Amino acid sequence: MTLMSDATKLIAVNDSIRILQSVRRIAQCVEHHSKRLKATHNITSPQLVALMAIAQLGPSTLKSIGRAIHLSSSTVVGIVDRLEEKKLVCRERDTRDRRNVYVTVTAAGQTLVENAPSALPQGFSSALGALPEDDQRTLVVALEQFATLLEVKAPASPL
Amino acid sequence: MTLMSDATKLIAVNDSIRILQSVRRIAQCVEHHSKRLKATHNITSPQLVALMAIAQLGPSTLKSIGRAIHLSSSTVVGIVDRLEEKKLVCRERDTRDRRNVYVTVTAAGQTLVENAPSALPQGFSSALGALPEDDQRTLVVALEQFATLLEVKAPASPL
DNA sequence: CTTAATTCATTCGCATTCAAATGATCTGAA
DNA sequence: TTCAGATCATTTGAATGCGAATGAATTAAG
Repeated sequence: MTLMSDATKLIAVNDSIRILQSVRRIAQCVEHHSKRLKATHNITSPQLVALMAIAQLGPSTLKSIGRAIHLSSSTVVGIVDRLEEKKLVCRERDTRDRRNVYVTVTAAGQTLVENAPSALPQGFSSALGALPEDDQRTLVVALEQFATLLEVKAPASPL
Repeated sequence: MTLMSDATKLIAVNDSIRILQSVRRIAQCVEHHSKRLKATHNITSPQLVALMAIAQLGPSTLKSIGRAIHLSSSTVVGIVDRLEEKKLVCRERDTRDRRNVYVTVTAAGQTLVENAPSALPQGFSSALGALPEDDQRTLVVALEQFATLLEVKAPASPL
């Protein structure tokens, strides 16, 4: 049950806009780092995140990869396409249930994962570390809670 | 000066990944809301945010719009193109300095701004309001500080 | 057994986003 | 005055990201 006065609502809206802006700015830094990764290591951030998820999960369907890294199936298809072009993963169709496609990490992919450059922009960790200790924990936890609440209240993806 | 033990670094990296995930999830909800806006009001979130910024700022160059909403110039061009197609804004070249293009809000655009649907996903404000009061403030402020620190440490855009 | 509903991957169309390259214009220094 | 550098908008090319539509395969219901 949400009971808020008009004044409280306005504050909430203003704060929401500030969060949205911050998210935008963070995303911009992440994208910038992705471009640099592409130039230096021939792999983008989303691709690296997906590759690491597959390495972690073991052979996985596209659906489950998307679930793990919060991307829709159609997005994952494109990312896996590019990883496959680079011979970092390969697709294998399930013989039992031929609807499923298992994606596995190749030897080259495994090597890359082990010597992986960070998917995080340079300075991401240290920027976090520069915040007051109490704020760090609150930020991490509250942001996560906020994301979870938002997913409930704004039904985005029935994964 | 950042002095962190190895253990502290690991925690920072883990926390960083959680922040990145949360950002991703929030962005997904925002994108989903954008699709709904497109269907119901024939305008997307980025377009609406840009339109509101122009209405706020008054006649603005593409550069300054980008600066206001943290988007690169090349991105703003596309967004303004689509706003112009819809007759919500119009471009005017500066007669003094012909490099500049001023974007102004049309009457139709002004009407839309005044009866504007929210650029925020349904439940964004109430999700924020559902957090403990102390956490709300910390989240808003710390996230902003974090974004600022990140921009300094990961030089993305010399705007 | 056959049909309907479900589930998975994929394709398609669209919008966003960026950096780099391009072109037009302006400005300041020689 | 001229020309080199700066600044602005734009174009281009690539990747991300989504939903809707499609197609293949499985499952459940009749």
